[in-house]
Amino acid sequence: MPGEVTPLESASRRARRLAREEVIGAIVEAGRRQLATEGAAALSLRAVARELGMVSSAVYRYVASRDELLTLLIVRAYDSLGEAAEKAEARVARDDLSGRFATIAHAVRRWALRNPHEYALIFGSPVPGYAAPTTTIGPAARVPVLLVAVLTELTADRVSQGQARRVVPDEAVDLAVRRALAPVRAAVPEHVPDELFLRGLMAWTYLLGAISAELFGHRHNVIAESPGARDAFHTAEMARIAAFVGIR
Amino acid sequence: MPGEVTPLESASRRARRLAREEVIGAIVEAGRRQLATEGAAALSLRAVARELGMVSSAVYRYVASRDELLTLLIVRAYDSLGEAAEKAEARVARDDLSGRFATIAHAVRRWALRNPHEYALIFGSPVPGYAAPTTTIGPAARVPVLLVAVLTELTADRVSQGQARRVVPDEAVDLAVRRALAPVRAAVPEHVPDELFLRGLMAWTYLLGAISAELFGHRHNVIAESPGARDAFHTAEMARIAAFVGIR
DNA sequence: TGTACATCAGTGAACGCGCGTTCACTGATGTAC
DNA sequence: TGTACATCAGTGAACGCGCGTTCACTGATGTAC
Repeated sequence: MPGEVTPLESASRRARRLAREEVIGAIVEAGRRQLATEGAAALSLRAVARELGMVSSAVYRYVASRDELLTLLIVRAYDSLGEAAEKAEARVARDDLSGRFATIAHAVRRWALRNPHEYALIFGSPVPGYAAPTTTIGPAARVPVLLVAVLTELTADRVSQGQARRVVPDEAVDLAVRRALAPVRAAVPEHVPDELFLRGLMAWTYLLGAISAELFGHRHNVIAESPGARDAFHTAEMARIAAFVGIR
Repeated sequence: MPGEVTPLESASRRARRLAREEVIGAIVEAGRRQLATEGAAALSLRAVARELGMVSSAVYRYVASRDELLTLLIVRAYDSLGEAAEKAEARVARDDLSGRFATIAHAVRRWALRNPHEYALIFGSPVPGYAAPTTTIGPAARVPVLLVAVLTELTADRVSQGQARRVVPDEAVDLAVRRALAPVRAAVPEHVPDELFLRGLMAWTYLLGAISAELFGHRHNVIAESPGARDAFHTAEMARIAAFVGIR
C-alpha cells in the first residue's frame, strides 16, 4: 500500500540477498577472467556460466543481459584503475606536485600493463552496439579528479607565492577553445588558468595515447621491446609532459 | 622444368588475371563497407559474399581466410590514410615547416573522422587472435615518414642558420632512452638531435591519442560536441604540440 | 577445323560450432496462520 | 507443532541465428595437338 513503511528486512531475506551479491561478484570475476584471456569481443554469458558450473540460463537470474554484464565489467575496471592510482598517489608527499603527477601516470600505466584487456575495454575501440549508461561516469572520473587536484594545488601554490604568471603557462586561450571546454570547466576551480587546464587535459590525453600505443602494438619496431627500455621511455616522455604543463 | 624461362602471359590468362584482380578489389570494397557499418568484430566473409551476391564458398577462390581479408583491409586503410596525408601536405610550401606539420595532423584527423572504423581497425584495440604480417609495415610508416621529413628539414634549416641550439630543444637524453630508441633511430638522419626526435615521436603519439579520445568517446562531457568546438580544440592542442617540438 | 584435355570461377550442401535469450519446470527454503 | 502458500535459485530443452571452412560438383573457357 502506498505510504506504508517498508518492513525491516528479515534475517533470511538478508541471507538470500548476501548470497545473491556473492554470486553476482563471482559472475563479474569470471567475466573479468574471460576478458583477460579472450578480450571483450569474445566475452559471452555462456562462457561465464560454464566457468561457474552453472547452466547458461541460470545467469539470467543475476544479470539481465550481456550488455548489463559489460557495464558491470566497465565500472569494475574504472574502479580498479581509480583505486590503483589513488593508492599510489596517496603515498607521495602532498607538496611534491611533480612527484604526484609522475606517480599517477606511472600507476595508470602499470595498471594498464597488468590488465591489458580491461584497459582496452575502457580506453580501446568501443564495443559495437554497446552504449555506456551514466553509471560509468563517476568511476571514469577518478583519475582525472586526481590530476585536477594537482593542477589546483599547483596554482594555489604559485599564486600564494606571487609567481603564477611566470611558472604556470599563461598564454591567451581562444574564445572558441574556452567555449569548447565549457562542459568541464565548471568542475575545475576558477583560479586554475584556462591555459593550465588545457595543458592538464592534454597531459591526460597524452598518457592514454602513450599507453595505447604501447599496448596496441604501435611501438613495435620503434621502441625496444625490453621492459627496461619501455619504462625508461615512459619516464622520459612523462617528464617532458610534466614540464610542458608547468609542473615542477 | 627448373631453369626454363617463364612463358609470356597469354592474352586470355591476362584477361583472367585482370578479372580476378577486379573481384578481389570488389571483395575488399565490400569488406570496407561492412567495416564502416558494423565494425571490425562483425566483419565476416559470409556477409561480404552476400553483399556481392556470391555464395560464401566462392570468396575462398580469392581470399584464403578471414584473416587474409583483414590484412588486405588493414593495408588498404594505412594506404588510404597515408595518401590523404601526403596529398594534403604536398600542397603546403616546402619551407613552411609548421604549416606542413599542422596540415599532416589535420589531414590525419580528418581522415579518421571520415573513416572511424578504419581508424579503429588500425589504431584501436587489436583484433583478438589476429597477428599483422610484415606486409603492413611499409604502409603503416607513410605518415611517420612525412613527420620525420619535417624534423629533418627543421634541423637542416636551423643548422644552416647556425641557431640549432636555441630553437630546437636540446636537453640531454638519457642513455637508457637513447637505447630504447635504437630500433628506429637508424631510419632518421643523424643530424636530427635525439631530443628533437623524441619530441617528434611524442607528437605522433599525442596526435593518435587525441584522435582516439575524440573518436572513442573519451571527450564526452569534457569537450563540447559541436564540430566547430572540436575543430577549435584540435587546432589549439596541435599548435601547442608543435611549439613543444620546436616547430615554428 | 576438330577433338581431348586443362584451368578455374562459381555452386550448393554440409560439418560442427557457439551465441543470446526464453520458457515451463523442479525443488529447496522461508513465511503466515 | 503442522500445513498451505510464496519465493526464488537453478535446470534442461529449445528457438533461431550466424559463423568459418571443406568438398565434390558443374560448366564455361582456353590450349595443344
